[in-house]
Amino acid sequence: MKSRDFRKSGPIELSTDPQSIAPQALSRTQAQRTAISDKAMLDAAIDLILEHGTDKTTLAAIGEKAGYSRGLATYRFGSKAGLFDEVCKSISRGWLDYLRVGVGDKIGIDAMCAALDAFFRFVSDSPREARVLQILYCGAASPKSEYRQTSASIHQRQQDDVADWVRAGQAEGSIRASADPKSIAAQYIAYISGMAYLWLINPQSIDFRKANDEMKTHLKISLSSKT
Amino acid sequence: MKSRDFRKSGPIELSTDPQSIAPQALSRTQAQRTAISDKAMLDAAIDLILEHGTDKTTLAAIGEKAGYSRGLATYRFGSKAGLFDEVCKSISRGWLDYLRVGVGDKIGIDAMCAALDAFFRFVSDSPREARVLQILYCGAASPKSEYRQTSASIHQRQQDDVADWVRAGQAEGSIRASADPKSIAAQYIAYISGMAYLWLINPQSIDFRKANDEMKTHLKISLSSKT
DNA sequence: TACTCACTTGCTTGTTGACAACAAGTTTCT
DNA sequence: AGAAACTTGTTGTCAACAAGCAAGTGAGTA
Repeated sequence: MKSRDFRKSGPIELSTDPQSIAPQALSRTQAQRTAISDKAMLDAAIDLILEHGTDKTTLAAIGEKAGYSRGLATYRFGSKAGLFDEVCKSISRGWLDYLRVGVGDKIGIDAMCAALDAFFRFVSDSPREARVLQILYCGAASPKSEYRQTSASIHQRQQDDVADWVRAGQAEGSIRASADPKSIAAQYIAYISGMAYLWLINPQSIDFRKANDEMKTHLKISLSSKT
Repeated sequence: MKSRDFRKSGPIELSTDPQSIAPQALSRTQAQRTAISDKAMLDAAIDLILEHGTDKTTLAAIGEKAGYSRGLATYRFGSKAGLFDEVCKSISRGWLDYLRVGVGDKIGIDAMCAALDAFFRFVSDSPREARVLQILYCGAASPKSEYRQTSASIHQRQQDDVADWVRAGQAEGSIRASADPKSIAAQYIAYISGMAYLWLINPQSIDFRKANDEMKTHLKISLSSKT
């Protein structure tokens, strides 16, 4: 049979249920089988991307490292780009959870500081996932990349969220009215993207906690309505 | 004969002399021939990277677009990575000129603002080169990438320069003593890298001039020794 | 100065192995 | 039996390398 689904339809739920993972007994349902092989292949992909980068990671290697045949990854995800897209979505979900928990319903400078803390926590707790996500974002730089639109949307949305926090802070009176929300948001997201990149290519050179503390001080000083 | 040199030895001078470029008469010296073909291939590489990205740009296409055979690019640069490394060096030289001219011997906040202006000018004047440079930096995200070390060095050096500006500003008394030079530098370089990335993947979303103006305000407020 | 012959360097063509993508099976569930 | 998960066979593309051809160079000779 030809290949199937290719995950074209909406956000799949990367089943993280404790059951249905361990490959113990035979006779699983079709849904279980795909969930298990999906997870195994995404995990294998993360390992291989960390070790060899996206270019030198082959679909065959992913399938085989996951314990299947060389052809399964292509069959399941349609293409290398399709697979990486799923990896990206899967990791992004984890990061967004951190963000939601950390920021809650805060606004203004508080929200921006909380998001920085959440980012630091995510990178500390899940450095592997954070690295892979950054590698994939960098892959979006290629003109013909299929993620380009994905990455652009994600970063645009992040900027929009930050701009909302700024506007809310201005409405509340905690952020100076002269600040331009869109520029502040661009600057803030650029900072986070840039830090992630610098950390990726040279982890030793970045003291995240210190830089984040300094950034929070900066935000408070330069955005505060109190001169 | 086997392939040659591979540019292993030091910084080559990408002859930009007005003469020796135009392919007019026959009978050129060996040095002239290589200078011409080198330049033609680097230009072709920039075009193809912009159009197709690094992955889908082939060495054969570069050689042929430059008006030579499919094999010349490999012969001259040794590998795809070697070629891209040369493209990176070539564009970096142009950017560093902008930086030198813009910053001069300024220090402290003045230097940081001047560098932002230089960056904006470079991106405005040479958007193609700026885009390619950013694409190549993103390529350095791959674990096995040969540029990784190159990119890390470049960014580390940029951070060191900025840290020096900050320290000089502190010595001069124009920057508050409580600022940590290394963290400020990391933050500043992260901002520039991040902006370049966001601009690359979605040029419409970034108003560079506005964001840079906001950033300069930000720097002045948060670093000034005058509370 | 002019000629030539050995040598060097620029460039091209032939080949190989790796890989993504697709097609056509085979096995496992329902 | 039929569908869905998974495997194996095949093709075209490309990086990398190897081997050759052609254009340029320079010392020796007259």
